[in-house]
Order: sequence, then structure tokens, then C-alpha cells
Amino acid sequence: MNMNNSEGLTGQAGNETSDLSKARLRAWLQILKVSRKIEGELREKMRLEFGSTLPRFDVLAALYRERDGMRMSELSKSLMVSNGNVTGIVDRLVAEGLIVRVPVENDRRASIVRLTKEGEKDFAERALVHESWVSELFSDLSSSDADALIRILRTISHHNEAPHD
Amino acid sequence: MNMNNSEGLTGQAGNETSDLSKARLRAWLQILKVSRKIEGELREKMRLEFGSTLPRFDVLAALYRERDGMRMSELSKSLMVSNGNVTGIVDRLVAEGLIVRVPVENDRRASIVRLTKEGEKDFAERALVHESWVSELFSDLSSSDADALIRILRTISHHNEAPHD
DNA sequence: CGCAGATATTTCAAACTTAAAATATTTGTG
DNA sequence: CACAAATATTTTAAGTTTGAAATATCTGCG
Repeated sequence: MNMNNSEGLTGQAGNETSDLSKARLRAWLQILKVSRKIEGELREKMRLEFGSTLPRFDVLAALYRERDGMRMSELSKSLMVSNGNVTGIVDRLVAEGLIVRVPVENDRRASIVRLTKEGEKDFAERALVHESWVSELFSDLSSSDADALIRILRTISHHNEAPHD
Repeated sequence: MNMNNSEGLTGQAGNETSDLSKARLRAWLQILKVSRKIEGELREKMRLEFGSTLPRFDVLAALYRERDGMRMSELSKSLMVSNGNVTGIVDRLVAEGLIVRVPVENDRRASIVRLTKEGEKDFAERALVHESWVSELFSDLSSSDADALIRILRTISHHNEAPHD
């Protein structure tokens, strides 16, 4: 049986919570706080400046990285949201003319979603402004702190990585 | 006019994006990634273990810290969500018998929300388990990294603090 | 007192989100 | 080939979330 840092050496077990456990909880709450605050700011800017939303921006961003398009399932996996969720966002972006659904050869269950010319142009503009917003919201974050933050968050990410296929 | 790190010294301006700006964007995307992954895990555990949800847990947690209860507006401010949002969550928690709405003396517009005995008992149990989930999900996070993470995130939080009243 | 503006909360419409069920299609196995 | 299982996506119901409008009440000023 596997023993991790939260018990074992200290002999702690059951419901008693260690200092380390509490520090991790504080870290999580702080992540949540920053994440909510920044998302709120970006949501408002996205709405006022572009009349759009963060989920739509996220879909456009994913498709901008994969210019040949992505399947719905790739999209939802990449964004870490449910399939059904992506269906709705994609419907709206199609209605706005920013993306299209293209049938897949030899598999009529699937479809590929990709940016239209207009979607590509719109996203390129929005992405620049978006980056400037983030940089401004993070303007107290030095280069070295940014690197440290990324490193630490990656160790957390990697821990609960989705199991292999 | 104020010049910050993202221009000024390098003479960069307008749409050109600096390395620092890109590092900050990567940091933000990593925060988002971790935040989504952990929230997803906690949401599932909360549902399977307690038949409940994260927003309800958050409300209970806020009320557990303020045993004398909070006004709706204090609650929504503390959770950084809209007033209308809290109304719905509170309605459901009242229906579950975990909290109650109490009228406020001398102000019939307002009401105070507080835990019932059952809500207090239930939350105390859930909080212990919740902390253990977080500690497990963050088990790769050392004590020193937790401290560094909290420090860095606080500098970001403080930057866009809500303006004073 | 009377009432305009401020304050506290709820309601509402639209969007986002999930988990589960439904639909459509493909694949593998006898 | 038949057809069960697997796969890709959409639909659905319930809940969460926002921003704006509506409601109710309070406060202060003339």
C-alpha cells in the first residue's frame, strides 16, 4: 500500500490534518481566487470589446493552433470540457460565421470543425488584445516568478494526468 | 502616463508582444489548466461522495467561517459571484435544510443566511474529507513550493484588488 | 411629511456546464 | 453477412453563472 507525505513519517492518519495538508488547501484556495478574479476581468473585457465570451475565445484559440481543424472530441478533450458543452459553443460560433463544420471522409459519425477566413482574421486580432489584457492583469508578475509559477503548476498538472489510452 | 514592464525599457508598444508578456500568458493558461483539472476532480468527488456540488460547498464554507451568518450581498462578495447566483444556491441549500434565511432587524430588504445545526454538522464532515482530497491532488506540492505558490498568487491577487468603498 | 435616490435582494433571459441518455455510424467477431 | 460492442456526436434535464431589469425598502433632503 502506498504511503504519501500526508501520513507515514508523521504517523498521522485518518481525519487529523497536517500543516502540509493545510498549506496545500490554502494554495488551492488561492489558485481558485486568482482564477476567478482574472476570469471575471477577462470575461467583462471580452464582452465589452468584442461582444463575445471566454468559452468562444477558447474554442477559436484551439482551432487557431490546429489550422486543419479538429474533431468535436479532440476539441472537448483539449479544452477539458464535456462533449455536450462544445456542441453548444460550436453551434453559436457557426451561427456567427467564425467556424464551419466539415464532414469527415469515411466516417459519417464525425465532423471536423475549423476556422473560416473571417474567424481566423477575427481571432488573430482578439488574441493580441487578449494577451495584452493578461499581461496587464499580471503586471506584478516578474519573469522569474512567472517561470516559478509555471514550474510549480506543471508539477500539479502532471500528477493527475489523464490515464493513457 | 504610467509605463509598466511590458513596454518602456524595451521601447515596445502597441501590438508587439514581449517575452515577458508571453510568459505571463503561459502562466495564466497554466493556472486555468490546473484550476479546471482540480475543480473537475473535486466536483466529481463531491457528487459521488456527498450528492452535492462545489458551489454549495463554497457557500457552506463561507457560512461556517461566519457563524453568526452573512447577508446575501456579503456572501456574493466573499465568493466573488453575482447576487443573483447566490440566490439560487441559497434556495437549494434552504430546501436541503442546511441553512436558513433570518430576517434582519430594522431592514426588511435584507436577510441573513446562516447554517442550521445540521448544516454545521454536515459541513464539518465534508470539510475534512475535502481537505484530504485537495492534499491528495496536490501531493506533489512540497511545503516550500506551496509557500512560493501562495506568495506569487497573492501578488497577482493584490494587483487588481476591488477598489475601496 | 413626501419623495427622489440609494440599497438589498430577487427575477429573468441567455449562455455555459455537466452527466446521462439517445442517435447514428463504424468495427470486429463468429 | 449479421450483429454486438465500440465510437462520435447530439440531445436533454438540472444546475450554475452572468448582467440587467424589477421589486421592495430605506435614507436623507427639502
